[in-house]
Amino acid sequence: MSERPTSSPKGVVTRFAPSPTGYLHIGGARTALFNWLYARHCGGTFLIRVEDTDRERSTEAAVKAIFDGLDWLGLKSDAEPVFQFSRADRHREAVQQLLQAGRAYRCYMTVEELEVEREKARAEGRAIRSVWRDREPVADSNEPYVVRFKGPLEGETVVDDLVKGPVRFQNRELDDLVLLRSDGAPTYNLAVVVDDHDMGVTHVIRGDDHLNNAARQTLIYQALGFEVPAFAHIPLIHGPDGAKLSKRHGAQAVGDFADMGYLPEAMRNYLARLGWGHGDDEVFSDAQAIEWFDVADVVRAPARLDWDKLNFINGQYIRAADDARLAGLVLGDLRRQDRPVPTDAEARLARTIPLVKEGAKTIPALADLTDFALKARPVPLSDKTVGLLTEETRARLGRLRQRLASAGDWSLPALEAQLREFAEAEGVGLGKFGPALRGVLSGGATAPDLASALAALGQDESLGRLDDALSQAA
RNA sequence: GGUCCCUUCGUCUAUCGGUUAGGACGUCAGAUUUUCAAUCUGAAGAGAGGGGUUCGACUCCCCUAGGGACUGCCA
Repeated sequence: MSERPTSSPKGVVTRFAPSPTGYLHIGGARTALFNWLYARHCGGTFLIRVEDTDRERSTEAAVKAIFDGLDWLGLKSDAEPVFQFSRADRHREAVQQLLQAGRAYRCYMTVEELEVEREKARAEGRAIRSVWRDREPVADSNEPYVVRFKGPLEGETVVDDLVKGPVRFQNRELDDLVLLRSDGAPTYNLAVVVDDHDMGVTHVIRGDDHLNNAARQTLIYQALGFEVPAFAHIPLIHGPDGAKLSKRHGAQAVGDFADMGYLPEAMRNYLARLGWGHGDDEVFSDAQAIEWFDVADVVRAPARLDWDKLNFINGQYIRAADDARLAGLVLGDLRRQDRPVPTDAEARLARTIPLVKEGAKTIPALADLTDFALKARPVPLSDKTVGLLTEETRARLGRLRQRLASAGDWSLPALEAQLREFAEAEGVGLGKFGPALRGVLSGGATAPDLASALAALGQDESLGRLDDALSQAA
């Protein structure tokens, strides 16, 4: 019997709450994934809320980028996404409630006064306090003010975090958060609390950077008479060098990973393993991840992005992927790179991909492996190949061409047999004509083993390429 | 400065007081070989440091060091 308390309660509601100020960052994607996995694991609900209360920085483009990223990753919300800004009236209503209960106050400090107090508080190593906290509000002043939360000065607040364990904060260290800006707009710290409550969120799974906020938010929940949800603060993802992930690490937006040829299911698997593990399991299905995942098992320390491992995982998923789907992805990649695409590319890819996909870790790499098969005749020969085409070898390839021309069975095993028998008949090893044949068939591009290359090209194309090469002046 | 978090092979992780500290990626060596891969076999490689608690600590506690987050009328 397990000692560990199970944390898979029924009726779980999680949410991913990005602020639309940029693309969907890989760390955010993992946060979304963990929320999604946990909801699925518990048979609960996964929601999305766009935190767009900052009108200055929120953009339509970012909203789209985030939804595109989530769609690509396959993380669908179980309900219509909520846009936080649209709920501003409800947020203001909550502030009124707090004001009436004496749990919030109007602060008339100017930006300059605040700056002075901030300096002073920092120098004294204490939390910032507004002089208006205990003053009577100015009755009919036209001076601008913000509404601040009136937090307790004594006692402690414990955030019982599912990942970090109980984290204690002295209330006197917690400053009085601004709830309403001077223009009447609600702030994030107020809006999250109200929205998470109204949306019935039971588990707040978010980045580490919010752990400090969790204490202040807990106080707001209590002041509003709301039940405090369970918190799980997961560590951030760092770059390979341990520093915060940034542009110089190659990629940080999920769209970048899509463009670089990673498969969404591979990305889910890799991201799940970053900061979470289930014994020795490395490559697993979504169903298994859902069955095994528990936020309580998330690792406490930040993880670094490891391209080698991502590539390995992606390679595993590429070999498991449907060939037609891969063909489509390769085609898309070739077009994106403006590489020539023959009209019958689909047919060629269909023959080639199953023979070469085990060697590819990304879609562009797969495109490189299929490149030889997409070349147009006459395929230009490399200097190296021309050098290999001695009188003797040309004659030998001519005899091979004869043999292949009469082959009725162009299947891989048949071709393997043909090559073997031909070498025997010639009384030489493959090394005597293999490299030249390879050069003729591939035009210098990387290609799989010779039998596979022939199979991928098909009989007509193979014979054609041989003819092209043999008819060239020596 | 203050508050809070973190610390097992290069990297991701397993271990929930008793293990030769396991696995994966990567690395190295060998095998295979008609190119590049892939594949197979093997090897090297870790508990930040110091104190406790305990018969026994990677595991619990404390200190130090090193990372990180927050300290906004951003989220």
